[in-house]
Amino acid sequence: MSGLATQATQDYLKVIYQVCEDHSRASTGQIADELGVTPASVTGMLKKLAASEPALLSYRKHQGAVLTPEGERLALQIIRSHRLLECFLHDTLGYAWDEVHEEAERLEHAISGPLGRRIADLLQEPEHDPHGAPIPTRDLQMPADCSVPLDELTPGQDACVKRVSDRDPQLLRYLAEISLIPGTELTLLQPLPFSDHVRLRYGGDNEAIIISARVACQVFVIPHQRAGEAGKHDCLIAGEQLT
Amino acid sequence: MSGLATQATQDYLKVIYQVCEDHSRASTGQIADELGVTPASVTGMLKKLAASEPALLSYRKHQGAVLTPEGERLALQIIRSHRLLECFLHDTLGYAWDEVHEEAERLEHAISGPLGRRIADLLQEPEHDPHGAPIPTRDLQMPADCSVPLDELTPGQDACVKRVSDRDPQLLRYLAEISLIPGTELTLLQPLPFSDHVRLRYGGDNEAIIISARVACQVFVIPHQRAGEAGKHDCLIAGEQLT
DNA sequence: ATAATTTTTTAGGTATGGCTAAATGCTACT
DNA sequence: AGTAGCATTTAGCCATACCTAAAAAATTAT
Ligand SMILES: [Mn+2]
Ligand SMILES: [Mn+2]
Ligand SMILES: [Mn+2]
Ligand SMILES: [Mn+2]
Repeated sequence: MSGLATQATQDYLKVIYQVCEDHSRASTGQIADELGVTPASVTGMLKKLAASEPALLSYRKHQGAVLTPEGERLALQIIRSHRLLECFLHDTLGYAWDEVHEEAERLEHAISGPLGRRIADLLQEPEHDPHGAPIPTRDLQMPADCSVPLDELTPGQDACVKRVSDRDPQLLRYLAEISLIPGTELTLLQPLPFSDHVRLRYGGDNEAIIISARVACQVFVIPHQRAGEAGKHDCLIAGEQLT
Repeated sequence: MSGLATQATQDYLKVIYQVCEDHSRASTGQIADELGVTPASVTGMLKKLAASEPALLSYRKHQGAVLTPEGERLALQIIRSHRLLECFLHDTLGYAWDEVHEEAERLEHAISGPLGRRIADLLQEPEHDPHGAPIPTRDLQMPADCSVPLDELTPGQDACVKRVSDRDPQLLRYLAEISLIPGTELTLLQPLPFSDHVRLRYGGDNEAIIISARVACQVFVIPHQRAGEAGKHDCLIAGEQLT
């Protein structure tokens, strides 16, 4: 699992996979931002990964990269390892949810296939990491995720928090503090005039809370079906409708 | 714990520490053998580690290396991580004792200080790894080890297995099979004439078993005090006599 | 003491994965 | 269509850590 690709290769593939979940191709600049390297470095690396045998991605000048099936397989392996490790650190070792990502970012490259499998067995094949992100299955199928950013909800709509971004520990601590965590049922209230902030109602006390757009766009929710409305956010996965 | 030294540096320091447990200095060739690299590569690395600020070892041409206090501190950190990980893989994840070393060899470079501490807490500060090797304490003191290779025992002498070499998984499986494991009480019998093999008696059935010198020199035992004899293998640690 | 053998070092090279600075290509606006 | 601004690529460089082959030093044998 780790011997075949270097740590740099693994991190590139992972980031390209994740960028391509939102865009059709991963641009040089996006990859550079995510990895914290210069665009020039990315160009060099993309050329190498495209030229490797077998090719891990396809690259066209000025148009970024998309993974080949082989590249995607490796990306899913490393994403599975990363998210399993986050679960393990959180559930078994008692890490807080804002501490797991950084540790997993290094460990993901060091664990063997057998160790990954043992961890998955111990945790009984968890389906989501501590931030709610889906874990690719044992045979590397990525579960569909039909969540949308909280700030794309229409006012008055009900939704359930599916996952939150795991990048910023500070954000995670804030979200834990206000209990805006996966599983939370909420209602988006009317927008604040002359503001990009957003008002929500959720939780036991059912009080309204205001969060900034910077936070709202990092929280992903599954909108609830509204009576009589064919929601534009319906979850259609392999022909089966989830609610 | 990991960010300060590269993986290569950590492995060099660890190997040099371990070679220096037996010899006063670690020679270029010994280090090369242990790490599986060429002597030329070792020469280059020793120069760099000696020139680094702070110096991690002292190196004199044609005379190998010894660690500085700073190098020793890093070596003990990585050895502690390695052995804690071996315990963890064995005790918590159910790894067999012949599988832990290879996995720990990679993980030791990836875990953070806090993760090491959590593992140590979970296992309640174990004192030995699954092969019986002592684990440096939290404040990086290496417990004294006064064991000797089994083949250096004098015939007729009683001893207790302290630890076994963890290098060769095949050897470990063989030792587990014949139950020659840490904690085993044994008696060295008379040597086999015209042979480098060794005869022992131990275990429940109390039957004699013959093992080759290649195996015997990888099994380390603590000789028992013989009545009336001031054993040459007495354990004198910091002025305190252990039995 | 000299010669043969082994060990270690030097010299020169490779692959990886970064960097900066300069050149080039794309895109959107006038 | 021309051009300004931005993104991307090219060119040249650096550090790490490994290699082989040849030279030199140390050790061992004669
Ligand atoms: Mn993560
Ligand atoms: Mn990573
Ligand atoms: Mn080991
Ligand atoms: Mn190692």
